[in-house]
Amino acid sequence: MSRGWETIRADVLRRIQAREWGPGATIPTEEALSREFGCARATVSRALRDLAAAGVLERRRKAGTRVALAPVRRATLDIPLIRQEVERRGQSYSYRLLRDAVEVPPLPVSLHLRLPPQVPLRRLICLHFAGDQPFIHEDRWLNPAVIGGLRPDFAGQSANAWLVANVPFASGDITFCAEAATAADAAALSVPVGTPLFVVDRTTWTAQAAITRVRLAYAPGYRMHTTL
Amino acid sequence: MSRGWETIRADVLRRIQAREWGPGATIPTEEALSREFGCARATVSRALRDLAAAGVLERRRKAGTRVALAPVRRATLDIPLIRQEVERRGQSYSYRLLRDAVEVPPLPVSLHLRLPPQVPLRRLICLHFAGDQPFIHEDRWLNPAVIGGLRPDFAGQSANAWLVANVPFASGDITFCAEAATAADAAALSVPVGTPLFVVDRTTWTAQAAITRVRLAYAPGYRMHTTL
DNA sequence: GAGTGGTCTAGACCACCAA
DNA sequence: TGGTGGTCTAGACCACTCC
Repeated sequence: MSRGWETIRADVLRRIQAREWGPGATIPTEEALSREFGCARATVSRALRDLAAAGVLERRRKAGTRVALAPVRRATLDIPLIRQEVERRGQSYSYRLLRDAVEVPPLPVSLHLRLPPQVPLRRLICLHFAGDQPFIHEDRWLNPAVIGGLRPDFAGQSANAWLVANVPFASGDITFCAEAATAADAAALSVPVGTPLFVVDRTTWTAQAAITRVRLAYAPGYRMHTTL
Repeated sequence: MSRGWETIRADVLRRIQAREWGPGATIPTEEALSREFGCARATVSRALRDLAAAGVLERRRKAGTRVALAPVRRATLDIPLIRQEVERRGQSYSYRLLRDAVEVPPLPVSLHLRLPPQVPLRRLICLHFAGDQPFIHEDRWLNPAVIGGLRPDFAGQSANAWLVANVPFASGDITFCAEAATAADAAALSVPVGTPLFVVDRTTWTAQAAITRVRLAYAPGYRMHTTL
């Protein structure tokens, strides 16, 4: 009846869903539950910690454990390398570098990277293919400081592949949105200007410095999927 | 020097990023690490479990713990109720039901819900407002079986709000994509037909039966954001 | 078969914070 | 300031799976 912390998690969740413990209600302490379930407190703690991580419970010392008022669903997104994403679909991956230059980025890019304006960055524009079809149009701003004296071959591998293998990042953010294809998107992806595209904007930093900001425009039909 | 499992996690991560343990390499066993760190094995286990959940490590009994070859980034998405999402922006939320009917859904909808074709479902179309601006155009197929004998007031509250409070779900999936505004989207959101819209498709099931499938078309400019 | 991670126990101390 | 969750320990048994 009490084999494993997952059983306890399931039972607590069942009581919450059965309104035995309503939204906002304080549930029994770990010690009380451990007595009820006939197990060690650590086992109850493990179960409740997991439910708290899932957003079902809110825990505070002294205040106790409460059923979350706002049931926020939490989904986890896997963000693989583009090569892996393509190959997982059974298609062959290839890559073409369209542009490699040093430019002063637009002000919003500098600000978001937390860099002073007018500081020139390396700009890499490239195209990822799934089979012979263009898959993603990538427009990247890269802080030359993170490359240092190295001379990565961005014609042979994507900047992202080189970065994950060589520059550990500490933090980052992502936004997802729908945008109309720009002229550059349209030319690269062979679609009419204005076509709705799924766009990902990703920015990453090391503990000290900005690394890169990249905009990925996916070819029409792309769907990002996950489970709840 | 060794206060807490988070310190151990940080140190292991540092060694991985420093290539002390390269991609694919097997790292020492929990027991060896616990001796090295001068702590209990459970403490090491906690740290390594966390890194495995983050996708940095891959763990298998007997085989040991390896540094992940494919560094998949894992991001967590919070999926709040629409009302909360609007109010968090400091805008007032309101809601209008546009259509409430019983119809036979298109075949793909039946299939995805794992229901037999031709089974009629309740169709609810509504509009969510942020302030006085249309925010989301919602098109929902709802399995009448989950409502049972209840008579929820879908004119006064959204179907999602009622479902979250009354029908615990067991599993679900979500897809995100960019779509051109349909005629219905365009009329509801006051945008031209063909405007790129961020679209979320969500389907949920109880342990036994399909609950609902919903398509949410966000007004232009919406950006879904998270941190890494 | 044997080595590894997964889990549980019984107890302990500590950090936090509402009362 | 006392109660609660957060963590750690030392040991144990088990489940899985590679060899």
